[in-house]
Amino acid sequence: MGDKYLIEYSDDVNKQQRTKQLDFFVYVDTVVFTINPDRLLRPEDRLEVLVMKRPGGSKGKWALPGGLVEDDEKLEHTSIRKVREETGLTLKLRDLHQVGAYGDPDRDNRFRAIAIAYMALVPHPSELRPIKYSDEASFVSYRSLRDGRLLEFDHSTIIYAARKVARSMLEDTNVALSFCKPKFTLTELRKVYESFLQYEVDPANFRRKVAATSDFILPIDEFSDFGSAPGRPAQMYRAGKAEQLSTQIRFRRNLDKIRPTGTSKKR
Amino acid sequence: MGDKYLIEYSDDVNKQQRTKQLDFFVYVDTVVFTINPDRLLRPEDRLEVLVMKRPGGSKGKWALPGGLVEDDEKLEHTSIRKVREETGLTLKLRDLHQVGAYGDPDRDNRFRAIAIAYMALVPHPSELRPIKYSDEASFVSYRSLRDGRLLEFDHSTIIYAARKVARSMLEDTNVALSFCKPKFTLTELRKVYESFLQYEVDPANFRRKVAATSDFILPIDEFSDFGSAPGRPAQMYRAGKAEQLSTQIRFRRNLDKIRPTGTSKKR
DNA sequence: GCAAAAGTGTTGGCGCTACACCCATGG
DNA sequence: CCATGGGTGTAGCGCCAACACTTTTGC
Repeated sequence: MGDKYLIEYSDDVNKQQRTKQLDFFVYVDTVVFTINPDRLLRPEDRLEVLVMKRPGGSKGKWALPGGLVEDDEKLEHTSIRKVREETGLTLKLRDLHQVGAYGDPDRDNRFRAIAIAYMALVPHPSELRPIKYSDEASFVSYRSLRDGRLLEFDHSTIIYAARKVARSMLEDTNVALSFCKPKFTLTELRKVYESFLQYEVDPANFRRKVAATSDFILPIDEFSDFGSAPGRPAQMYRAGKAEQLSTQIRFRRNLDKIRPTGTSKKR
Repeated sequence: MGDKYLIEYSDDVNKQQRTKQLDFFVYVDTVVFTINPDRLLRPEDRLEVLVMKRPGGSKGKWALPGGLVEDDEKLEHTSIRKVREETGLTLKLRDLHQVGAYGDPDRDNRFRAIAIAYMALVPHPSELRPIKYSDEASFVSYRSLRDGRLLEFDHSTIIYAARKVARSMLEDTNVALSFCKPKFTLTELRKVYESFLQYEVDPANFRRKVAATSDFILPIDEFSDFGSAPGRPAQMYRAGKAEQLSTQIRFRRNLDKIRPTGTSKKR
């Protein structure tokens, strides 16, 4: 039943190339991260990933949005196109970062598939819209996906690698701002770090660290005012121009003080 | 002229896949780093990359070893195979690390080529052998290759990315040991870090840092004794079992003392 | 209504650790 | 001349406490 195609290519290749079978499928899969700002969630549970149900996929399993690269299409463009087609979300090019390539011969039992994984960081879809972008796509918490059986192929591996890439980029680039809306508070920014580190960060130290790099974030003449929010209104900020942080933002934690998961809030 | 091939594949793919042209070539290119231990070299000049002349390549330009992935071949295996074929050097699987994928439509003017880049760290070929592995392949200093015009395709970009990956892995894994022979001195290990950081590191601090992580390196009952080496003989070490370093090995340098290439910033 | 309590953001400070720079010693 | 080890001043940072400004609760 397989369709047949004629493939012709330049003869300016060496012998090995001419005797080569061509049955590679080059995919791009995308891990879209977001931070759920819900105050009731613990920091470890705020990180969410955009996943979908593939039409012909295994029952009950999630998959990352992704698809074949087209001719004359940049890899990043494939990522943006497939995410929009399959989930309705439109990514910005500058929010995309490559995670790596996955090409083991047996990673897809249908044919030889090379997947190039990208990662994107987006603000949480605000309370205005529902969390689901379509019937078949939604944001799901990262922790619940750590059970690899919920995901198709090696997508569990890819998501884990994407989080590692993101966490390491948080330390010395301004990618964290991708998670935030144009105007944001320091607490929102701090929650980004907490979500990837999977533990809480001291607000005072965090404030000093981000202030240490000039032109990273800039205060604006505005304060948070989300009607029902208790507490002192927070200073609002906008992104500065610094893309590379001069001082690495890393939080070592005294291992004795890590609380067992399951205990509720502090204080 | 161009050869023609029949390509047949499973029908278990969706509509978009069936209407897709298949003319992707999946390559693996490998950046093999080594450290030249020559005492006369400055730390910035010790880092070297294994490059070769392609048979049909542009005149006078170097290229990274690499080639097409074969059916049922893991990407890492392609890397090892092509490096051995083209340069005679046999890499170990555990020394390979993925750098990333490069797939812009115009990166190869002959056809659509997806390159997956790997990086490997090897001890410097000792004085026993010549530096050249074959007439067409040799180690060339990283700094001289920074002039992108000496390299084909986007290989200059790939090498730069590979160095960044290596430097970041040096900070918290034991990859630096890949550069060393089974028995090595602390100075040899320090030169590895200096080569990637591109500046000198205080020997005393370096010693304390590597000693801080247990089971990273282990002293053996032997001392360096290279007749012509001046100074006190150095304690020799062998690799320990630790793969992940407990303390990050990073050397901040007083910004005032950085050589005159750059921007001095605030504070 | 009003006062107290509780929740959140912001600022200051103490104490400890890491470490960059320097120096002494020994092969 | 180079490897090894010690010492010291200092900057960074983890932790805690106090304060500022708001909503919520109790009577």
